[in-house]
Amino acid sequence: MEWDVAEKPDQPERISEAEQAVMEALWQRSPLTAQEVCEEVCGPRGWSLNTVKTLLSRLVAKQAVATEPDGKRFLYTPRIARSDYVGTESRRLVDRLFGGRAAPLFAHLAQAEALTPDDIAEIEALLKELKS
Amino acid sequence: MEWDVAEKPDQPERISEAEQAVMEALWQRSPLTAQEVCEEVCGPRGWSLNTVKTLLSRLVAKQAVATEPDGKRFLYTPRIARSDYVGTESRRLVDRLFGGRAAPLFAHLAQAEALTPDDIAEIEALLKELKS
DNA sequence: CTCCATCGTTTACACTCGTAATCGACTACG
DNA sequence: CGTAGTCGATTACGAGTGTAAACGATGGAG
Repeated sequence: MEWDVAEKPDQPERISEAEQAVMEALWQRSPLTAQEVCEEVCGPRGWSLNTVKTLLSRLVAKQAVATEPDGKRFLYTPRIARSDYVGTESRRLVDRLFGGRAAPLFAHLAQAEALTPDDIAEIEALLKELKS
Repeated sequence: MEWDVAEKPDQPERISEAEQAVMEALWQRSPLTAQEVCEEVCGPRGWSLNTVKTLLSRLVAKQAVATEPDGKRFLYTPRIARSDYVGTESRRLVDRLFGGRAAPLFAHLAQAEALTPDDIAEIEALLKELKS
């Protein structure tokens, strides 16, 4: 009997910080083998190849990356766009810390002097464009 | 013998999301008893008083809140300012996702239409002030 | 055909987080 | 004086994370 399997609405599972490092490698260039990912990230983070493999598996489980067999090994490709990831992460922060309003975040960054003159110029340009 | 205890440079321990909810209550008004904190947060989050007490203990351990005995019970007060917390959290995000530059974050928010006209006006005002 | 390097998979293990139940001390009520 | 409520402290426990070793298949070098 085929009973209704209530497919979970597939809300995108959270990607952890270590996992993100792996995603960054794949966002930069893909598909990659586990080896290649390791060449990108093992050095900076001091990881072993095994660690990368674990992270890749978890990302596959989370449906964040896709695998494609290539002979003996696998090629890994991101299934979610970096911009999407960045989007939900920034939104989370803005919600959590600034009641969902972006302006206070901006105000905070400004006050904390986290804005370089370049940033300011860039933002001004963006604003001009937004208003047009 | 008194040997050198290498006091760890007391890098501020991370505050988790649940813990933040408790901090928010204390930032709004303090000092508070565990009871009072619970009155603020247990409803919205569906927590038990015990949960709040656990979170408070952890925050005390993390040196994020201070305790002051008040007869039988304790009064809890934040030891870190909300603006500091907000600061490090936003910085983390900007570092993690935008290479430390604030402008790309702004660009992203703009593109994602996460900016209301009000936000834009507010930011313009801020910019004007920054330039003066 | 054998053996080693290499894959992906499975298992491991300590630590944090979310969410509490339980415990021992104390106090206020009867 | 006993006892029920209340406090903070201790313990619990499953899920997720960071980090990896161990395992089993397999393909290529002799």
